[in-house]
Amino acid sequence: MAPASVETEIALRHAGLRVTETRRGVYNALHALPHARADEVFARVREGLPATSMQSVYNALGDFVDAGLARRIEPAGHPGLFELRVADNHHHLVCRGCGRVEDVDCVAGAAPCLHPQQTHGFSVEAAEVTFWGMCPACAAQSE
Amino acid sequence: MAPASVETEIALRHAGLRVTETRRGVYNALHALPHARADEVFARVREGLPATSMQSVYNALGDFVDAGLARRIEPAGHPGLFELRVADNHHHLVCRGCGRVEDVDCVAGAAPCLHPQQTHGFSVEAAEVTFWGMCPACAAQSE
DNA sequence: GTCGTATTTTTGAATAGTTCAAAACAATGA
DNA sequence: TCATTGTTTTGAACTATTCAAAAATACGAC
Repeated sequence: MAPASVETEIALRHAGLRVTETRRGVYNALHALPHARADEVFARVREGLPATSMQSVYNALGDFVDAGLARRIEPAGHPGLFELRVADNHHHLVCRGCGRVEDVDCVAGAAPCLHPQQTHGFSVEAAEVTFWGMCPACAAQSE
Repeated sequence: MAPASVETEIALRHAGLRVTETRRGVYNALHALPHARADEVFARVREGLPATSMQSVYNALGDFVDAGLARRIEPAGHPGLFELRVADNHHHLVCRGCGRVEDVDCVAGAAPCLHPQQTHGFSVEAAEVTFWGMCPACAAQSE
């Protein structure tokens, strides 16, 4: 269900962002579409706010990411996807056929959940895991 | 050291590819630059073959990937990188500062080396792990 | 409530990285 | 050496995203 208007407002303010119609719309779109591309968010926002520009959606999404309200993921070969689930360290399962993305819980919970065999002198902050496979629909189709 | 001309030729033929100057050049460039962008490969190839076009480099890189001779990786926020190390399942460590990429051995060796907590009905083929951190040079600079 | 300021949105253009398509050219097997 | 098929060149197109300036708006102070 869509978050109550008040909740959206609180979330935005808490992140230090001004509350605008565009941002409300983008936040609610992300709530409804948990791994959405910018253009999908745009389409969704326009249902309620037909005057909104693509640029504003990019602005809002960028602001959300900067404020820690949203996360941007970018599976190889796909445009960026945005998600509101930022509180925990989780991973993603991506379909090679259609690009469908699902969340996968992390066993460890906190980053970095895995540690590299070699560090090459780097300080390692996070381990991003992307599982690649075939979703049921694409598997059925490729028989 | 650069592979002997014969070795490059054998590798190409073995992958089912015709041997051309461009492909030799691209193969040798990848050998010298283990995680190179297309434009870096292009620059390197042009040192020896000044008439080569960017498009040919993209063609060759794409052909290599299709033939299983090379792999394309795409760390979020960076253009695609190409590597010849395809025989084993290994991972990558990427610097958030400069984008420098290093290989990290996989403990398991074979894909998928990790198994997701939830599969959502997907058949999982591989687990791609990207470690994010700061390389020594960037860490020193941000003090 | 009104006002002023800083922020946001709009508009329109620009960019990077990559792919498409057709014609000229070259590698390989016969 | 020739014919065929695959490769390279040329030039354009495309997608996802970012930049920049002007108009509009949210919010704190009064």
